[in-house]
Amino acid sequence: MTPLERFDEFLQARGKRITRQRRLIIQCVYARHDHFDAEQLLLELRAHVGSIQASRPTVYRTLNEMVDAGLLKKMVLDGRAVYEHDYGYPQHDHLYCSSCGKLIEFSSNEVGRIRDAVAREHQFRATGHRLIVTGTCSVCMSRRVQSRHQDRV
Amino acid sequence: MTPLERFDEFLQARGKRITRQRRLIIQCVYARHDHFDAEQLLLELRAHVGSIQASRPTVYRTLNEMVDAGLLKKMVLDGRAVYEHDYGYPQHDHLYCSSCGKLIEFSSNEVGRIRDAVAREHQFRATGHRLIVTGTCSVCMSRRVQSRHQDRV
DNA sequence: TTGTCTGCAAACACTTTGCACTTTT
DNA sequence: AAAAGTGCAAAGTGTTTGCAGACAA
Repeated sequence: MTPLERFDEFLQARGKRITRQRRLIIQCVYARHDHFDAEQLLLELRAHVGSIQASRPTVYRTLNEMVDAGLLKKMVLDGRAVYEHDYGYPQHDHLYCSSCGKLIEFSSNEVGRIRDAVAREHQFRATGHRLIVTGTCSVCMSRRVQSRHQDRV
Repeated sequence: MTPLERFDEFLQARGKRITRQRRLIIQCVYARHDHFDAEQLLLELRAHVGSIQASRPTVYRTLNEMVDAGLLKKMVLDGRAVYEHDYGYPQHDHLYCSSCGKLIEFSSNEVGRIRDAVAREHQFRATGHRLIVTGTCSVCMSRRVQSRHQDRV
């Protein structure tokens, strides 16, 4: 089942309608495989040629629906929601560069093991987890070294 | 060094002043060892007998300072900032019950190992991490079973 | 006395919502 | 024709900020 098909099914199942706006949004979301926020998506929609557009509220509404439909995963970074593809995409976690905001994906099955072990220990029914390692990415590290160089000049 | 001493030092070092409000806030924060948000702290401050009070902006400002001073750790849950003691408190992660909002602490040195291994792999300089396992705590689980019981009646 | 701090009210960023109108079914 | 969706503007939330008066050093 493609993401679009899955979304259609999700909508149909709840008596929701397949509108031009929702189609445009899902198409735009799946045009690239990146992390993005509502504002970025809005900009990309506006860059799209074509007669249909989608307003900010519609974008927010549709993003929430896509999360509910299991198509997107949402995480909150620095006070704003960031989305990534979820459906059919393997479980993973993130390195977050607090200097440039870049998100680097990594997967470790150990994390899942720890999660389950800890949950069992606390009679806790785990439904998901989020591991974000913050720090500085290699690009920003070298940039920082360079500017330190320049400071001395 | 007690938290208070450390905060005093932090303030002095930056030419900041030790005001009644800051003293009141730090005292209130260290009265209990719990997770709390700005609004809860504000309520507790108001419950405090005494002539001095602190306004909402002052509470927010002071909480940020305490984070900078390394006394508090901040995390964001459901769109609001939640704080916990950090200074002199061992590294740990959390189980978060999405039903009642309870935070359960756990510590696993494996998480740190994974973090360092992944960081090395990506030439990433890790400064911290946050692992939150979401799900349902044991109390809410049994409550749920009970209400299912009642449904049948 | 000097400069920081406070409290107020207003601004803020992000997200959600009420409502009249449009569109899908 | 009925019901859901859209866009607009307005309202929400949690948090931050400009500024005049209060206070610590």
